[in-house]
Amino acid sequence: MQRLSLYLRRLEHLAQEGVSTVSSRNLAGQLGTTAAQVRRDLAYFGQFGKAGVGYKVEELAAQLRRILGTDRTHNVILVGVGHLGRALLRYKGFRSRGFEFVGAFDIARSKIGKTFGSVTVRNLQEVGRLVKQHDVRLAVIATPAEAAQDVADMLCKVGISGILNFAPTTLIVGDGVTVGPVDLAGALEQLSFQTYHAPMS
Amino acid sequence: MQRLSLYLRRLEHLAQEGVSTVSSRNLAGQLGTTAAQVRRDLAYFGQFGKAGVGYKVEELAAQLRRILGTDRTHNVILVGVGHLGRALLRYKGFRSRGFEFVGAFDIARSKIGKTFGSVTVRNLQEVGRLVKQHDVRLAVIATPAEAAQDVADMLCKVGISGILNFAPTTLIVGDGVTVGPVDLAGALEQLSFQTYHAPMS
DNA sequence: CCCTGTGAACCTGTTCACAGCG
DNA sequence: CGCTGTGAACAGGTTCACAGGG
Repeated sequence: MQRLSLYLRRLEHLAQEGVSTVSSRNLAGQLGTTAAQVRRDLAYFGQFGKAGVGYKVEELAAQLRRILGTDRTHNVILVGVGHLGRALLRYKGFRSRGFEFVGAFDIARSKIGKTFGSVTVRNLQEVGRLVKQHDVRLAVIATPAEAAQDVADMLCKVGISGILNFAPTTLIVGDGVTVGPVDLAGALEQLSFQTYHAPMS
Repeated sequence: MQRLSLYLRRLEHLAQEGVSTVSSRNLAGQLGTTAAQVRRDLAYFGQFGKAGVGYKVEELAAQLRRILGTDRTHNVILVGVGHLGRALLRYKGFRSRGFEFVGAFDIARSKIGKTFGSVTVRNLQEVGRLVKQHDVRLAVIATPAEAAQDVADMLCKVGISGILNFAPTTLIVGDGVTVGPVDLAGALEQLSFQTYHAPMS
């Protein structure tokens, strides 16, 4: 469920402010959702709240981390070190959520050997070795559209099981591999669309 | 509908390859969807296909552009010129889809006056004037989480009607303003989650 | 025959409303 | 009382299956 991430994010924020308990209504208000929605989502995975009180912030956060798999670190690699790829390598939001880049790859000679964030760019051919070495399950593709499918095929071959795809193309992969498409231009198009076809309230 | 963007993207690809006609089954195959889904989505907006033949690629693309509002250029501003903001300013995928950055804003003195992509960074206080001047409806927020809500409030005040939010926080805005959340860390969490709770087939 | 557009069945996810616990 | 967890009603979106056109 994609909303669990939002709940966790908000809970961590609340924890940092020293809030120890929160109700579904309260949490929903901060997230622009409804109380029933929050309760239903959480109840699906277990009974975390206390009636009459609400949810213990720290405890619920721990549960959500466990469910999302964020209770431990995940090694991630990135392919395609253009402007976007470099920004992603330096983005601090990943590490604070338990994701660590352990490798970056490109095919351009001029980029190989350079370091961005905390990783050095390697030739794409070395990806198999590094994936085995660090037990990498997740990869980020930030190549041009033309290269993305070939890269995805290679990543599948070396045993990656999840791909976050920033390239503006639809990746076709086999069973057992999940693709998370991130369509930047598409997201703006959605806005443009909703902005014109949604008005009035 | 968020899938229209995908259809359009694929149609433009096909057009470039000189393909003039495509069936729902064919298009679905290239996008990992089903033929019925494609037909239903398209039929919602009108009758674009010819039975026994399929859809004229160029014609359908033009219709989708009209529906999505991509048949003309949209001016966009960006707030928060960090690594991610700079990458977005230089990302070519926006312009090719009809979105043009006409302004970039930050509060850091050190960044103001610098140029990235084709725009020069201005002080955030000038945003109102520039929005009026260029009739800007859409904005991108790429600030740290702490600043994002204040920036959103300011953008609402100057009349922006759509915000693409890359900051890891949920923005609360008034009616008449649409927020498109882009949760980068959340997207990786989804993958992590699905990768563990989905396998077998 | 192949393909679209669409009623109808189906399914998934959301909202409502309330029983029951603290 | 306030708040959770959950059946039950509901809504939205997806899939099926087919009539009809080219």
